[in-house]
Amino acid sequence: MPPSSRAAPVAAPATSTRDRLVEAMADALQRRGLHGIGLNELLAQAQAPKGVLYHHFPGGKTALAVAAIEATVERIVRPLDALGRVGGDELAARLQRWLAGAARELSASGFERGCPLATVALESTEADTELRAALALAFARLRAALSAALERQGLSQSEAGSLASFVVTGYEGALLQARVAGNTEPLQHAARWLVALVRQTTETHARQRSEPT
Amino acid sequence: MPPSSRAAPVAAPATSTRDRLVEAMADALQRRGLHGIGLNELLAQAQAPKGVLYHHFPGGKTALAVAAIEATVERIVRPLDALGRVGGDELAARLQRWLAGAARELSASGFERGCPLATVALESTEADTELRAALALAFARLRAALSAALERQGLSQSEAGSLASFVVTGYEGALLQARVAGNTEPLQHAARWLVALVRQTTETHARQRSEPT
Amino acid sequence: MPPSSRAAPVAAPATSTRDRLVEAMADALQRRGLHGIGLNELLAQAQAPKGVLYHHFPGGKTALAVAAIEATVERIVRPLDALGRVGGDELAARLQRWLAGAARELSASGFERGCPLATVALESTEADTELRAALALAFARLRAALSAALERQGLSQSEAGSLASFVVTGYEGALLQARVAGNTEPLQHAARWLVALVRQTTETHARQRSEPT
Amino acid sequence: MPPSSRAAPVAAPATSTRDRLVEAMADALQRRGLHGIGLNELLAQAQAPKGVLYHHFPGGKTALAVAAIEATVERIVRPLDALGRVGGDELAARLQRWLAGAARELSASGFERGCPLATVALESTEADTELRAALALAFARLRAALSAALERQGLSQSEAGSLASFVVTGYEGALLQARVAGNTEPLQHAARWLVALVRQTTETHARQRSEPT
DNA sequence: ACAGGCGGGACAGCCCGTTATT
DNA sequence: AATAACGGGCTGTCCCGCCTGT
Repeated sequence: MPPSSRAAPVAAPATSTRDRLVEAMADALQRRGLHGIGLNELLAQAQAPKGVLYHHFPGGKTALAVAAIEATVERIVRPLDALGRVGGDELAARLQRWLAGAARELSASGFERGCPLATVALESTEADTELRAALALAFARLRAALSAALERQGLSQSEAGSLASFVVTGYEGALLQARVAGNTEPLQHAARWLVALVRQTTETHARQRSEPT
Repeated sequence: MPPSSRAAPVAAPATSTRDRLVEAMADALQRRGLHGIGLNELLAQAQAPKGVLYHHFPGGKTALAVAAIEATVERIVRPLDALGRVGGDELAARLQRWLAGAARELSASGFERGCPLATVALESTEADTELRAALALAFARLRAALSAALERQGLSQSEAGSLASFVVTGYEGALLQARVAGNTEPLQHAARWLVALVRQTTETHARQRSEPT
Repeated sequence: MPPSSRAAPVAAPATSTRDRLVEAMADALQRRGLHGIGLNELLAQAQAPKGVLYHHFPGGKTALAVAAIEATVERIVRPLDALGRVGGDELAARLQRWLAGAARELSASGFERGCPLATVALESTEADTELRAALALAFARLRAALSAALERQGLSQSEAGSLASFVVTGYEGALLQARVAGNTEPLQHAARWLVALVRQTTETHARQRSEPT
Repeated sequence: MPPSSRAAPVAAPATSTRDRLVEAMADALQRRGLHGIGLNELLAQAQAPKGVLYHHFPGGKTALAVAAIEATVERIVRPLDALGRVGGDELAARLQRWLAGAARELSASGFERGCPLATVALESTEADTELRAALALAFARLRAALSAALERQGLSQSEAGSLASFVVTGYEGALLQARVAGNTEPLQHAARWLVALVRQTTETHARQRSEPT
């Protein structure tokens, strides 16, 4: 919500203090979860003093985590929004590329940076209302993007929703396993079966439409 | 180390202090993860004093978590080991029942008790060697049980391993989403697609065997 | 780091929180040594909360001890620096007064407050790098002050250094014995022999200078 | 007091559990002081279970420390008792050898094992009655041995007592400085001046006796 | 908007000593 | 007569949030 703050007219590529905080929190959530990091450490990493956090985020640590979640989900969903723009077999291929990208990112970080949503999701309790709300929204956003792409392939709304939910399931579950295994095999397996499932399901629907008998 | 102290023929102290500690840790891992737990709270729940923890688990919190992981994975894998005992279509049906059971348990806890493996997996870092090792073993155990069942249906070792990995992926990913969503829909979707996948894959192989020509 | 905050011209908070902590630690080191002190007790004495300690001394207990050592050595060395300001026989007399002063202080505290350097020196191990470094510096500071005074009396650098080292030895050893004995006799004995030694050594050199033939 | 327990009739050079405990405590006192070691660590080093300590030493940690002090002082004083057995100049030479021996021991341990008496002396408070008593006795024992040797050289009782006290002072003070410095120089300096003092004092008295005029 | 001292509660770990079992 | 388990108090450390002064 706090706008671009100092729009930095021309030069000054340096990110704002607020952005650095959000970025640091997002990174920490990926690596160790919300309870695994201390604010002091986080502030040191962002090179920001104590006071500035409570200036930008009166809600404290939780509010910063919510901001980080919101920022991260956009980054994840971007390649998904592009999924449905093309037709036919292409969707499955793009899904494969999406998962391969996730595998590449995880591998590049030494299998340390997983999905920040998943970590917070498992740490949070009923009491963390804001967090839960932000997470529910985030996952819904992911499912919606996938569902829209699938609907454009001809699937019914309920069918697309169900498959979209399962693709998100595969994404999160495979990232989790890959992290522990220390290799990308779980992601490769997941990609293989998910792609087959998507291809097969969309083809069935396409056939049903073209051969109504 | 604690010998068969619970042999206690008739009336006994129910569970040993050690077991109560492991159980409390397992429960806490499901709800909030390793970093979200205070030992004091945990000890209070297990009705055990501070000193006894470091007697049974000189490695401290981490060692207790490892014990909890090992205990839990056995509980999860038990219904899986029974999966392959029967033939034909039954495997898919039993898989469905397994996931339905997970859904029931999650729902019964008010969507608070997820999979303890997943939470620790996402919180742990490269530095937590013992934890990572225990987790890797635990997931391998899950995959092995599923893989064995699939191989008994005629799948090749590599095919069975790949599908087993994906089933674990679906289990973990769906539990995670269901927890955030506060309903069992993600688990139902996952069950639907996974069961279809297993049925179809095993049937294909069965056909290939019966129609070799 | 804490600036000249105690400039406070007229009425002020007497001493800064930081200074109170250092003072409390110095006192505790004299009485019971580093390991015999609880931070809680120390903080209560300094009327400071827990968190403020790690703000001023991120290195924790050890860093506070180092600060206390540095502050104390200055207090000890001050009367020594004045030793060499006068000539002739006076040095030995001033040395006597220095040791008498130490005896008076020890006695006034009921033979509880010895030399903080000595206690930490004996408790510290190879691993306590910062402590050892601070102690080495502190003792070197003591020896340097004494050595300078002796050199001004005509002793060669090596002769002065050797005698200075022995005077420090006598100071620490006598304080230690007096503490256990519960009386100042060891200090009196030490003063007697040390003074004789210094007087005799400086006189020899003076004679050598005046009767070169 | 508990006698040699298992007298181990012929062979079995293995020390008794009690002796191993005392030895471990003495070693620990030299290195880190009474508060610097934990009983668990100490018991592990002595390969003894918890209960055996309170069997042999109902007084617990303190009682064990007292036993260690008593055992150690005998070891220190042994070469001193032999000091006075010879006449003339030899006493000073033997004193020199005693201090050189201390330097060798300290150096051999990497400047970690100092005098256990000194460390406990500085850690103890008024409240530690048993410890203080044992220490006072130990230091008195040291002074007595030295004083006896000096008296045999012709010094009066008070003169011998004063010089003996100062020799102990030099011994303790120099060990302390050498430990911090990480070299034996303080001990060498102390030996030099102490030997000169002893030689000169005994010679004076010898002259006084032979030239009564 | 920044800076940093303050506040005190909670954390994991370890302490020393005792009590039941073999 | 040895040992494992118990017991809970206390340690040093670090936590997150606040609240003054620039």
